[in-house]
Amino acid sequence: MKRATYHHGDLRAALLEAGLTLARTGGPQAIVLREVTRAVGVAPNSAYGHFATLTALKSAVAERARVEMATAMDGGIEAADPVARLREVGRAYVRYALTEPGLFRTAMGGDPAGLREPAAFEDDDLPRPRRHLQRALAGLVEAGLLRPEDTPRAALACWATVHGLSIMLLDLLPQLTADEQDAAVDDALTVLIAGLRAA
Amino acid sequence: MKRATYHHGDLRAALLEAGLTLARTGGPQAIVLREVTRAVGVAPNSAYGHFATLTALKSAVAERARVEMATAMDGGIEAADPVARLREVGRAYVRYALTEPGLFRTAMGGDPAGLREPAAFEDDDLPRPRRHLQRALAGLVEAGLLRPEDTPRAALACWATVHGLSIMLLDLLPQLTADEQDAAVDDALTVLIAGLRAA
DNA sequence: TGTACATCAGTGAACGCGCGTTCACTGATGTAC
DNA sequence: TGTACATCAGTGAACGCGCGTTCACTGATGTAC
Repeated sequence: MKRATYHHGDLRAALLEAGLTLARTGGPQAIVLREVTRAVGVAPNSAYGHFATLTALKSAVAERARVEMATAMDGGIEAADPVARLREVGRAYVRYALTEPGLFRTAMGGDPAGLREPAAFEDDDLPRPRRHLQRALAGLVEAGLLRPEDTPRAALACWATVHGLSIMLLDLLPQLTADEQDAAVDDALTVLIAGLRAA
Repeated sequence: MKRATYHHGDLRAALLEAGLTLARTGGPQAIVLREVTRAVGVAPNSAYGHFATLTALKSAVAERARVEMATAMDGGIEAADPVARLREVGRAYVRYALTEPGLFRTAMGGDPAGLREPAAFEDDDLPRPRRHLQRALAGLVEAGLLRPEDTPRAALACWATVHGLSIMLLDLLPQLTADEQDAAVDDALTVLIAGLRAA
């Protein structure tokens, strides 16, 4: 890829985009400085004008992936009933993981530094997967189905379930058909919801 | 590390052991051929007498890690009551993940090839984490608390919960104290068990 | 309107690194007679 | 009991690779007068 102009225009954005594309296919490890710059058609070291280090670029890409995931999840969340809604949020989480495994791993794969930083300004405008969960649980509280003080506990149980499901279906049970995957997700969510209501 | 004899004695075992030690500290990615052979005090290429490729060595180490995990879990499983027992299995799973994150990731981290192969001779004598779960669920069935045909579904829900908990506590919530971790595990297991009984 | 010049954005070449793997080899072992 | 020799187990050196990062640089841009 060759540019016409010496100056790129918006190299920072282009690097992020290229990083996201690589991550989509190959997960976070596919975000390789030389490959990113190659994709953009720019010298390897030119990235240093915009990111102090490869790690910084990776974190930025991960952040983008998180936003993309949250946005993609929006599509599957429509129910008015709070219980159905929670179910939809769970399904949307796992569906994204299975549909975009590379980006899912980039967004949610162990990068505590990258995940903790944005948590500092959590009341941000940016959509995040976690927020969908919070809102769904708030719905349960409103409907009198969950005690407010149980919300953090419930959030953790929900998150563990859907995250565990995602990782398992991706890593440990890749031979499952789409139908089997759906059934597994539904079963696990049924158990989860029954458990939340009982507790 | 220098040897006295030209022949090592049991290089294969030594390589596995060294790989396990590296994995214990640094996870599966720490299993690096040159580092493994260095640790044993042997030329890098000598590993090829025992393993066709680095990947083969890694798989073998992962298998060892799985056995170690299952063995370590034994220690925490004592209850006679089937429900309490299931809870203990879950706790033991997460406890191992938190105690030996490197080996946990090696044992259970996405290496489907390495995980599926031993599944071929599943009725093996070797202990496996999965087997603890199967036995606990069999206990529930025996006690009339779980329908036999629901066992596979329940297994998946359980596994997703504990695996998700483990990954989350390791990767996404590393700032939690030990007490908070314990509470999170207990809460999630309470929801899980309540859900299983309700369904 | 034109020109000097500071600033900005990307370049080219090189660095040192550690990796997995292959090759032809050599030292040690054990078996056959 | 001694010796020849096939086999086994590990060696030494090199391969080509791609990586992240640093250095001194140059081409393009925009601002001041």
